[in-house]
Amino acid sequence: MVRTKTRDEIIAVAAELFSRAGFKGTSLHDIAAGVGCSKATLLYHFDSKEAILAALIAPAAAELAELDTRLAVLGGAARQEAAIDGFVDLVLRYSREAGIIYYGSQDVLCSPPFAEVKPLIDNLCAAFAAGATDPADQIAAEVVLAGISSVAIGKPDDAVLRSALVAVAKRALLTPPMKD
Amino acid sequence: MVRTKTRDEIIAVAAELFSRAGFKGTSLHDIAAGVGCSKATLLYHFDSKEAILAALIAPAAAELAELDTRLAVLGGAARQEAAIDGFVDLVLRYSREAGIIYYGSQDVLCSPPFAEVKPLIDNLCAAFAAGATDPADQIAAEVVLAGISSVAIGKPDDAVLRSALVAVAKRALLTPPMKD
DNA sequence: GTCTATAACTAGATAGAC
DNA sequence: GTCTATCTAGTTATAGAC
Repeated sequence: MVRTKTRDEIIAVAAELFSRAGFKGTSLHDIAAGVGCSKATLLYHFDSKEAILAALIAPAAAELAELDTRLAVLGGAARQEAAIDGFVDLVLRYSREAGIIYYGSQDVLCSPPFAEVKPLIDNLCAAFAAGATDPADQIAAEVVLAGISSVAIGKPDDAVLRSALVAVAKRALLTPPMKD
Repeated sequence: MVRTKTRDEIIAVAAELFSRAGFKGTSLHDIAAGVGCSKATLLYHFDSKEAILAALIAPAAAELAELDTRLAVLGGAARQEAAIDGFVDLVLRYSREAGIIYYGSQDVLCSPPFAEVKPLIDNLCAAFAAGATDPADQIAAEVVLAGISSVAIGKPDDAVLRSALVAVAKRALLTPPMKD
């Protein structure tokens, strides 16, 4: 993976456009115009439009895999808390990439490197549910995971947002103490 | 608005395809193949591809507007509860349409009839927040609204899912009783 | 490493026969 | 009301000059 100024700028512009208009809704012409180069230059640096997508997703996917590894050695409540904190942190630092992954339609998401992301999200959802057997608790985990992703998308990292996301996750997921 | 068998079938097939591959990711050819007719037939029944989208979204948008009207005369906790119940009901009965609206990229969502949907969603979010002034509570409302939409999308209406969505919304939004 | 020009293809939409 | 054939414009990707 060679690093050049133009290559990095292509990734930056593509990330911005993909997150606003979607992968299918963004053409090579749009990206080239944003960078200030020709379409041919894009395809000199990347094999294809999909290769641009793969390259810009890669760092976020790698960190998600890291989080997955960290969670694997934990269990129960500690795993749940680490999953919440870790995911909120990740989605705020990669809010554009999260949007691209999250809003990507099925056919785009079935292509690499998304294929490897899917099981990591499933693991994360299981960690959010903290081994609950009640279907309602598993659905709650899905709601929180999806809701956090959706709200964080496109927003800059921010302390208030970060703590609010963690707070609502814990309020929604921590089993309520019987009655009140 | 004339009702014909072919017209309705076009809407049904388009709804299915748009929800799986997105508006941009679905071609007239795809829809025609699904219906078993030609592209020209699609454009005999509808002025354009976008007109198909508008027609299939219309019933869901109309019901959302109805919900908005019902909520307008309520206040406080009653409004919040009615918003949660009403939205969960709506999104489960129109789970495909919800996906199309929810996952639609910006440029698609800026076109009619989506322009009128956006403020209704904002009102709904305010009802979820129940007039809370704390930014964290408003963010919680966004998370719950987005999470419910996302989880319901594409799923059949189901009593377990319905009650679980309502339950997680109430757990996440009802302000916790001081400490525990 | 970047460009212009263009190939090869697909899109949405139209014309006109039946 | 549905079709085949076609138009125009836009798409990804390649060729070859600089």
